[in-house]
Amino acid sequence: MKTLTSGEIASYCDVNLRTVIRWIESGKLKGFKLPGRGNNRVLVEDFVEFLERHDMPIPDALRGVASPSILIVDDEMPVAKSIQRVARRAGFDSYIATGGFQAGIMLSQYEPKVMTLDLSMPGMDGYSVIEFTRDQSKYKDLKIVVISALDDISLERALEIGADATLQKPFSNHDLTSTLEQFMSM
Amino acid sequence: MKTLTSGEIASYCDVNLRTVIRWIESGKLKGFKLPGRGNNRVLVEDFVEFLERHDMPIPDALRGVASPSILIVDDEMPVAKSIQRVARRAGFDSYIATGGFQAGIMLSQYEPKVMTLDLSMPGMDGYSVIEFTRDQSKYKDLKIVVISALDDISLERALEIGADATLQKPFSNHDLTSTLEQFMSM
DNA sequence: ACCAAAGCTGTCACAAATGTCACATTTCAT
DNA sequence: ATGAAATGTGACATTTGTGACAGCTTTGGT
Repeated sequence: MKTLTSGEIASYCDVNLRTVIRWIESGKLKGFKLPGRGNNRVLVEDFVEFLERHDMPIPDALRGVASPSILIVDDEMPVAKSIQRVARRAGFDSYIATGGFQAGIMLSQYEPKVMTLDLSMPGMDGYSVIEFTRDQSKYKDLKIVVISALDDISLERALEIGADATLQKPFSNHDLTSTLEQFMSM
Repeated sequence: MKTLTSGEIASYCDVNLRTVIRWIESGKLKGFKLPGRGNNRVLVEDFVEFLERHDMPIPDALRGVASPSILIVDDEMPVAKSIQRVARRAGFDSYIATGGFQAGIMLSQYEPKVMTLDLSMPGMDGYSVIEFTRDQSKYKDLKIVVISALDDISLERALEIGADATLQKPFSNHDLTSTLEQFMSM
């Protein structure tokens, strides 16, 4: 629920404050007014949408959270730790969830940029996790990297229902690193 | 009768605390003062009404507080539905999660007041769900109602690690209703 | 090409709202 | 109880909204 003032938007767009106010007044840019004298506030997401709609450049500061992170979902802690090591070496912050419930809460709480997912966790259906996540527009930008010991067919299916990449166990550190780097820089 | 402090409102509105106090002083936002030095408190419903009156966005977290809901966690949809029926008849909104991952996301997203939890879901350890939730101060006010076909010892253990009530399957609608009413009114 | 109207943006000054800071006091969690 | 975190307050610094006006580009007609 971060918001921007008209002045901040003015400096982002390198435009006069007066102009920003006119954009808001005319409905081109969605915003709302504070009770006082009607000072304007604009939700960051509305502003980003506005920029995209007009093919305007989007400042890095607004792109995502300060330090985009990775959520590692794997029931085997040693495996999770090893993934985390690779991630850290590539310069990324990460969190580990060893169960579905934890994963859900952490996903919602930390809003990571990438989630690595073990398909074959006991009692937890990785496919339904992918499907459920893809159904929620809130996570449309989340990249899902499936890491699994299952066969190619299973990995193929994961891709079909919404995963963004797959890695077969055992994975090479190099492959994991390049996959993470690719998605984290998007 | 949940209330908010001036600081909480300030962060919700992304505005300075000083400003919130001025809103309250000027009567734009209805509130009351504590006996001590006059620290301000605002009823959630008054705040929501204030936000609506000024066409300001309403944070998701407050919707849950404004109209408290129940999260039903059970992998068997028929059972979940029957719990939902009882809840609705008692006048409560509810959501159903059939897996741990969904449960985590929904808990974080809807911030329900009560969560009913099936202990014996395949592959999902109900105990660890309770423990993990209790570890997070964010959910300290969440009431956990364990509903399970397991024996008394298991239910006892659930209480020990943080559940607020237990119901043995099959449960009577009357017991469930009174349990829900008790927690939802707190 | 030329001109004028229309539309958008920038400038200015002032009043009003909001933010900042330091510090005493109160709440809150343990 | 006790220390940490949040809150209220006053004075003061900044930012913001507004209206009027000017400059610039686009548009359309001749």
